[in-house]
Amino acid sequence: MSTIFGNKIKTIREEKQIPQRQLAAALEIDTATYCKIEKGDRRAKREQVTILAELLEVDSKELIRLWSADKVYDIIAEEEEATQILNVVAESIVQYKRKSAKV
Amino acid sequence: MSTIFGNKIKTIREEKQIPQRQLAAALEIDTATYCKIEKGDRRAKREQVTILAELLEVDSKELIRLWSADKVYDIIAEEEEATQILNVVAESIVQYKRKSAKV
DNA sequence: ATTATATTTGCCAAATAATGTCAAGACGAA
DNA sequence: TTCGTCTTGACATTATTTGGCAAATATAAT
Repeated sequence: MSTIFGNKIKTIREEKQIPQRQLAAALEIDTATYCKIEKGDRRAKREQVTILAELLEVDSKELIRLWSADKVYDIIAEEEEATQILNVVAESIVQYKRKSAKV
Repeated sequence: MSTIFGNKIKTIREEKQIPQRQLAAALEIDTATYCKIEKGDRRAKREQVTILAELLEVDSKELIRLWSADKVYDIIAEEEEATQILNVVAESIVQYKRKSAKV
C-alpha cells in the first residue's frame, strides 16, 4: 500500500516527539494498528484522520488530501497509463461541474 | 457509483446492436449483473474489461483507462478538494518515477 | 548486560464491502 | 397480450479490510 499519508503523520509525530501509543489511544486503537497505519499496512478511517489532524496540529484538509491520494494511488499505481487515468478523471470532474452549474 | 465506463460500453454495445444477454454470456455472468455494470451499480472485473474490449472491438487500454477512472472518481468525488487530490497523486507518481529511474 | 519502552510483524477473528443470482417488474415492439 | 430486453431489489455468497493479541525486534536508559 501507498505511504503518502503514513509518512506524513510519522514525520510530524516524530517532530513533536509523540509516541505512537499516545495517538493510538486517542484513536482508540491498538498501537500495533496505529503502527500499521503509519507503515501503510492499514488505512485510517476518515474520522481518525480528523482526530490526527487536531493532535498533530496540521490542517485537516491537507491530511484528508494525502489520505485520499493514497487511496487513488493504490488504484492507479498498478496501471501502465496512470497519468492518463488521472486526466480522464480530471475531465469528468470538469464535466460534472459544468452540468451542475447549469442547474 | 460513477458511470464513465458503463456509459462507454453501453453506447458501443447499442451502436453494434448487441443485446446485453450476449455480452453477459461471454463474461459468464447473469444479464442482471451485466446490466448493473452498465449502470454503474457493479464494477466489472479487470479480466471482464479485457473481454469486453475484444467483443466490442475497442482498444482495451482505453477501456481499462475508463474503468480505472471510475474507481478513482468514486474515491475523490465525495471530497471537496478533488482536483487537488489528483495533483498530489500526480506528484507522487512523478517522484516514484524519479526514484526508479535512478536505480 | 539488563531492564524498560517503543515499534513492528504475523496471524486470526470480526466487521464491512463487493459481487452474483433469483425473482419480479417495466418497457417497447409485434 | 406476448415476447424479448432491460432494470431493480432483496438476499446469499465471497472477498477484502480492519483490529487485536502475542511475539519479535528495535531503541534507550541504567
